[in-house]
Amino acid sequence: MVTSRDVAKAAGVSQATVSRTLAGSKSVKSSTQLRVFDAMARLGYTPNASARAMRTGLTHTVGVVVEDLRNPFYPEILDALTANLDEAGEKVIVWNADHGHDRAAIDAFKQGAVDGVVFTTVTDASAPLHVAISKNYPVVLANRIVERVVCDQVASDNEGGGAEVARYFMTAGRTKLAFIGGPPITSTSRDRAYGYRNEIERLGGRLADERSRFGTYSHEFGYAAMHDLMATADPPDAIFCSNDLLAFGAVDYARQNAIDVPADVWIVGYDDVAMSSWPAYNITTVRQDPDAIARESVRLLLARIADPSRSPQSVKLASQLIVRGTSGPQESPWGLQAM
Amino acid sequence: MVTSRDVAKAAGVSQATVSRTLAGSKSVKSSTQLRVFDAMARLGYTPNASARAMRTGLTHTVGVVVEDLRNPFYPEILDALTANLDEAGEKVIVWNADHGHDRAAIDAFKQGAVDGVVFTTVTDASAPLHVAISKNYPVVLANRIVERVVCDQVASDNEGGGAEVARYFMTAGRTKLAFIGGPPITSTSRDRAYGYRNEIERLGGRLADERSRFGTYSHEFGYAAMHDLMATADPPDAIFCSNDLLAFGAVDYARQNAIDVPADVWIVGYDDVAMSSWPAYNITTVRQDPDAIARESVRLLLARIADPSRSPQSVKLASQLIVRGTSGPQESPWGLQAM
DNA sequence: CTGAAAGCGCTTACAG
DNA sequence: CTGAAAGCGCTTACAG
Repeated sequence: MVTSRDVAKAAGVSQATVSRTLAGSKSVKSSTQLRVFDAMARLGYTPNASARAMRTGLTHTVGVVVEDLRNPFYPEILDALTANLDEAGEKVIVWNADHGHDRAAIDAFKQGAVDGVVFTTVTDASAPLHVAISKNYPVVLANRIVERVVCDQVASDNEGGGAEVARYFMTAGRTKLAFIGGPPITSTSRDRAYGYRNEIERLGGRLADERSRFGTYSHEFGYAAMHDLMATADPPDAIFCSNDLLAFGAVDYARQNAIDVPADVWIVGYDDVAMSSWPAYNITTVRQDPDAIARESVRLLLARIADPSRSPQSVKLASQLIVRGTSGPQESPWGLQAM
Repeated sequence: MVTSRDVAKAAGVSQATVSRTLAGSKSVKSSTQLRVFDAMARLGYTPNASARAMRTGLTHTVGVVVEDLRNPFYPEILDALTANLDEAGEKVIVWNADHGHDRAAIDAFKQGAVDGVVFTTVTDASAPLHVAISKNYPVVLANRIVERVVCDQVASDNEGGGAEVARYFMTAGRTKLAFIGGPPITSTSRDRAYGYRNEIERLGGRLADERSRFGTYSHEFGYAAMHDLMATADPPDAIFCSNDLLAFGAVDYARQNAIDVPADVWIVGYDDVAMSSWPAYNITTVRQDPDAIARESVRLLLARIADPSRSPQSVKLASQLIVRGTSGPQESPWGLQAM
């Protein structure tokens, strides 16, 4: 390993001068700087991260907690977060909460292994989140939020997105509206449901309780919930699924059971993951912008690391209805459904 | 921050004794141990990672380089790697090579920020890989490999998988065989193509050059290549796509152009990502086991970190043909294709 | 069995 | 403008 001491020897200066040169201190004579930089380049010197962290108290490492990478929205969020953090010169430690490593983020704070953490999948029940807040560790909630917790939070305008879907359905004269959601404990499911139901009622419609289902964010649950909804005496004519994965499951159920989408029933998802636009699904959905969520989250987190006492902000990002083949007056995108 | 010095004071021992107790040294009297553990628990002590790393030279952090998280196989690999590394008590730093942060892994080694790195997407042209090898940094190649490089490598038996697809086609009497691959620079595309072509020829068949296309690992390229192949005077009757993403694109092209799969043409993918089994695609594919790849990679990497001079190993993992709706004598899974 | 001390590689007041 | 020195929080020989 090449140390600043090696560089100092090669440049004929003290170790302190190497350190100062690296820090860009202008108290170093430029001819000295030159000799130091030259020696650094010759020896291939890079400052040791642990030594730096120990002295400065900053690791320039940020933790990211994700979950359920099989849901294609999470890779998109993770990708956007790593891109933004890389750009900011932060290393990124990733934990997958699926594996029950719930405490990992807190341990990392206590070890001094991270300067801050981005949580993408918290719920009210997240113990590590509450510990982090109580200890004043720098954290930001991205994607899923928790109303009553006081910290920086960034999410799409999920209520607004739900309301937009409601207006879309109601304006088109759809009346038998349904909802398929993920876990009710997640802010995404809850807020999308809330915005949807509220706007329906505001416009004089109704979302019947028996047409509203919460479960898990999975293809399986979308499929099963679609089965349940369509098996009733009076099936819905429009269904809002609180993410694309659920919508894929619902569409797959319809396709396998001679239910014509959108002639018989409209299906709308949320997220606009890449495959939503592929011909096989081509679903109408509400687009979120993972890069915007990531950018704002990173901005807030780095600001908090720099100044832990600043007052927390909540950022809500607009989302946008993308109309495709599973809704609207056009013909079925899959042609005859004569199975 | 709680330090070992604080614990020492609280327990009435020296800082060295706290350190020894933590290390499980049996030279510490058990009554002393008890007092120390008690003090640690009371104060909520966790050893500082940077200080430890500086002393021991080990960070217990491993880097993982991924790419193209929009290809659903990579989240599966990443998920499996983080699960295995978490379990081994290693923190995981993730870099996404898409963002051009090619040198990040090398920088992290030089900074002493990681003990080793898992590369999942290398090619012969990967400069950081060659630098790492030449400096004897602990690395392992997972998924994609590079024949002539001397280091630990773990991949599916891609040649074997390709050969199995060839046997499947030939045995069923398919004769006009085609191939759609990703970048020829990737070992996955190359080895699958090689095994496929070789086995075809061994069985007396032929893979015409004009029926073999290499491009990118994307839905778009699968779609476009399918168009090209089917637009020829004598279109193929069976196509092997070197990953599922390509197969999805090929299937989508077929579906939109009144080409009946599998009546007109068989399509087989590779990976068996989750959505391959969803009704919308239901594709025949060769299953890889991301968890096995991850487990072996982590095992080899940790062994190398522990003993950098051990001789490198190559592990090849069996893969398995999974027959679904896009091949074989059954009816089209999508019913009438009267578009 | 335990303590005092050295040292890992930095940053940064303190002198000069 | 630059050097000598302290100290970040550990681990581990060295004494006793």
